[in-house]
Amino acid sequence: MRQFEVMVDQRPAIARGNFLYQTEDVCAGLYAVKSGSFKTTISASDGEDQITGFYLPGELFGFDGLDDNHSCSAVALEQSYVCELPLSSIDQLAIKIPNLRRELDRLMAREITTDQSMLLQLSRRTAEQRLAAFLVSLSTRFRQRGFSGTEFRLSMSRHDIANYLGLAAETVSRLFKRLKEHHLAFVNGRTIIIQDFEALHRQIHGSGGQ
Amino acid sequence: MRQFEVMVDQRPAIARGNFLYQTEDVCAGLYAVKSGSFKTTISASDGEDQITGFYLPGELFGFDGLDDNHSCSAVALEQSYVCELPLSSIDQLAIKIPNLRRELDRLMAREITTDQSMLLQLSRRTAEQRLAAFLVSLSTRFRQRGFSGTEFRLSMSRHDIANYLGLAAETVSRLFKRLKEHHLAFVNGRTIIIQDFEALHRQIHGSGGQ
DNA sequence: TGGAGTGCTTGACCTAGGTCAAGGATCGAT
DNA sequence: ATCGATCCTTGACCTAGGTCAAGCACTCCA
Repeated sequence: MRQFEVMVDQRPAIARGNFLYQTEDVCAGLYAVKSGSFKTTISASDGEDQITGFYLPGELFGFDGLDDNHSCSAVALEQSYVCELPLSSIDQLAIKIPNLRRELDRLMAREITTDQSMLLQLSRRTAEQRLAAFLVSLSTRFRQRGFSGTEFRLSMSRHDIANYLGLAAETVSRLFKRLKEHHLAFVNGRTIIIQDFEALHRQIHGSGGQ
Repeated sequence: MRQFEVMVDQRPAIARGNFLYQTEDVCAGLYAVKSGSFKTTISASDGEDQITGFYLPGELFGFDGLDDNHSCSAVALEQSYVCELPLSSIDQLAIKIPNLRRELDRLMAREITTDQSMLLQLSRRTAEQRLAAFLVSLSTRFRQRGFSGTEFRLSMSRHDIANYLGLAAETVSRLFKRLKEHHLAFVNGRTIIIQDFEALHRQIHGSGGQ
């Protein structure tokens, strides 16, 4: 990642709600979030889109485009900056950085693993467990990137969270309320304070009972 | 794919129910199904595993291992044969076959796309729509590989289908019954005859009403 | 500083599909 | 052919979470 950042093109700011790329766009390359955040969505042909992932500062995304055309759209959740790693230069870069290819494979494999763990979430977990897993994931990722893992801003709406987790927005609201009551996390608008990470973590698998 | 088959190692038969690889195994390479079929599963730490994919003759799988260790297990659904494309030889092969790297990226991107479309299935589709999508997918893949797309064997149990689609086995049974009643497909044990592919296809998105 | 629009919360109600239970059909081994 | 084990089907019942509706609270702009 460090190595990328030196060698790739910075792109102009993307305003909240704007697309970085859209479904069917020819893939230009991969993107690293410099600041801000994104969601990727697939369109459900009829109704509403399904969110397939959120990407935080420091994370690389856009792998869905490597089959020539993007199968997702990427939307900025707030004013955001990205670096572009152009598709055309990956092969050249790979010569200079021998492990780059291997590293990209790893990241793609990790994307697959993440998606598959979401499959498990969606089909075998209760609403409570899914939200716990979501918060633990966000917290962990923020911590890994050097931000606070216990207090951060949710850049996505309740509606987005619900969509991502396969729930109704109302359910997410009720669950946040319950987290407050049980002192696992304090949520106020878009700000969240994780009060008991361990308990949250236990809730992911636990029998759900408090 | 053709090119692979000449250059890769054939492996001994794998009996029904046996593992080709297991979670945490060091990844040896990718696998092409020569005959038979496989399911890949992730373990749900507590309860039952979640099936993340089925692989039919001619299909390449094992990408979950490219992050060093496999995040899934692969189980043969029947007596099966695979070819192994050893990890160590991918780079060498890529030199001889210039487009191999690009092709692998495509296949991985397609794996990601497939998983993400399953996410959409699981969270936004009714049981009926999911089963329709499943059958259309199987049919299409069999046809692409030169088999009949209208009459084939389901090598996986009702339980496996249900698990994959995030349903109960009982629900799958009831849905098959309904398909019979409406003459969309005739299912008898593990044999299925698609009677009205178009109607099935419409059902995937349709409002569900018959 | 106010008002429109959007996002969030809360309550009341309802249904898709899960769970439990009990037979029936298949299949593989002897 | 017979037995067990596994798989499949069908029915009766129940609950997690969706839907609908209404009110509240931001935030952004004038």
